[in-house]
Amino acid sequence: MARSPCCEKQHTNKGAWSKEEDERLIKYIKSHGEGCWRSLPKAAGLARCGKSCRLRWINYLRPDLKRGNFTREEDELIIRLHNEVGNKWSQIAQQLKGRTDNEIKNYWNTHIKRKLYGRGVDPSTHKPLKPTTAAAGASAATSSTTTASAVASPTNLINKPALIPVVPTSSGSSVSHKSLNMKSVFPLFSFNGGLNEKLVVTDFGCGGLEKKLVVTDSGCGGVEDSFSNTSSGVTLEETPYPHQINLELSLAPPFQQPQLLSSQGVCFCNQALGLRGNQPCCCINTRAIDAASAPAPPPATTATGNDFCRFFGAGFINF
DNA sequence: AATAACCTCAACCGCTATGAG
DNA sequence: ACTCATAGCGGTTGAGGTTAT
Repeated sequence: MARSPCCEKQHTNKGAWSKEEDERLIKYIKSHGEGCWRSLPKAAGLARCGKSCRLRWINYLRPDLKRGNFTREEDELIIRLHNEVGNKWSQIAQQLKGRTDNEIKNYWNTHIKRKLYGRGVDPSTHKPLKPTTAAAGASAATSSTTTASAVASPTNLINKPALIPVVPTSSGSSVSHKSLNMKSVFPLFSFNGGLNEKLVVTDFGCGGLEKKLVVTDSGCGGVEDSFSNTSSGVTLEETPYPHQINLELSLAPPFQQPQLLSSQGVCFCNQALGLRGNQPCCCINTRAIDAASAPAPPPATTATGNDFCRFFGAGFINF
């Protein structure tokens, strides 16, 4: 005897659920409870397959579902559990009250993977990414310019350094700007706030101070940055940053007088890039800056992780 | 303003596990 | 021991929203 289909495929709706369908399903389950998904659609007066009803209830309509963004604690728990059990989303979901396996799976694929790449960790193995050669990083400075959108994929960033051009928009002025989306510019970074904030990258046009920002990823998980001179100006090379740029934190502190971090630059932040408490962070200057106060181009020597802070703090990027 | 490109996540599909008969 | 219905899981898709050009 041939097996009958799990549900009546004919005369069933597919796709997004309507408000009315949701209400019918909620009303039915509230009065009859969960279970027997096969017979539920007919009993509830829904033109849906039982499987679809179950999924809708479990992933969306259940009253005990937690809504809103994942917390930092949840992030870390998911990463730890994934390290232990792998893609067993239902097992992971059992440890996170109010979260569904589907939700965690989606969140993993869209956010946490990126976060782990940013830490220099392979999300599937939870081991450090294989380092690429220094030569690859060096070639970044001379490779052709690409658009910011080209760096959206962590894989792209690792395999192919991307250049983010600063396009002058104010002709005749010594200062030019370009708005960039944070995530487009720094796809490997995790942003705890201000995801939709625009960055204004400023080219002061004062002797090749800043022509483009080079973001490379050598996959070694280090914190070392370096500035280097190119024929077109100064570039900032960034090896994979284990840091998160925490806008919520970075915008909070009162900015102090410019602080000399080294002979190479100036920082307006009251705290250097690195750890704030136990959390890696980067201070981002919210002050406007005029061309006159822009620092001189740094020499082409290896600098510290604070360069990144200086890069922001020096006013290249303002909100 | 129009269009393309990109991102997110709800929903689907196909498979496996489980348990009743 | 076997068959079959059902529940549940994980991978994938695509609609709709957002951002970039």
